[in-house]
Amino acid sequence: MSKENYDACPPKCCDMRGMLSFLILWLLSKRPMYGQELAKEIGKRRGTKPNPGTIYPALKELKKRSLIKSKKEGRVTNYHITEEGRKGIQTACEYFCKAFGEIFQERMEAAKS
Amino acid sequence: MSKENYDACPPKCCDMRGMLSFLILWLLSKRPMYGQELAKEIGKRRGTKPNPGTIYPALKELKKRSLIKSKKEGRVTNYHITEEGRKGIQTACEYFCKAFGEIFQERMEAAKS
DNA sequence: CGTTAACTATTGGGTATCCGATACATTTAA
DNA sequence: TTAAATGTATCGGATACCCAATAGTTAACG
Repeated sequence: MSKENYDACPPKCCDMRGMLSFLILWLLSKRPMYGQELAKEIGKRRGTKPNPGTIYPALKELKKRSLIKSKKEGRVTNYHITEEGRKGIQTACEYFCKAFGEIFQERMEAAKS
Repeated sequence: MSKENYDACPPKCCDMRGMLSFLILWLLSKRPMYGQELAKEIGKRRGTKPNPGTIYPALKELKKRSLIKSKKEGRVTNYHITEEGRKGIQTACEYFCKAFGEIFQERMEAAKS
């Protein structure tokens, strides 16, 4: 899986933020990460990095719901997905592709012609 | 383009609502639709249909920003995307695929193996 | 003709996400 | 040693989206 920087720039016509918990769980399903690392990874994809005021409360909530757990490791606090979180994100990714897949397919088909 | 019903069921682990304006513009870029038709189309994809209290204020806002226009046609009010809206959604779709494309790619690659 | 169904639109209260600011802690650099 | 950088976390106010309820209109149905 490529680690390249996406350099996306959010469009002006509509707010495309949101689904933060989904993105957090998805990223953590790949590997554990600390808060700012997560923010940076989200920023790579979305073009804007969530502020501390956004990311930490979201992490706190996911932790409260036992979808992730945290562990101080050196100078950082790494967040790990739980088994419950892993099951949840599996379902969520399936849903995501069902709900939005057509948009993506449309662009791929346009790219082929 | 298929018109099949997706029957998606929203996951419990994270809130995946949002980006309503984006979805509205995208659907309207295909063809004009009236309010409840839009709600139904969104419901087909997301498994839950936005309520009138959600869809109409969003349409009102998009209209206010000149991204769509409305026209009473028979018993319904059809919404049409403007040229400005069409340009906007083009950009937004590009952004969407950059920001979230990896999730689709991941699932497609998993489906191939 | 009366009833039902479908559509339009608003309102009030709620929620996830968001920004910006702030404060603190620890490591790194000067 | 001090300053800068990096990370953690909270708080207050804002925004897009959300639900449920309500009310009105009009076409379709019985």
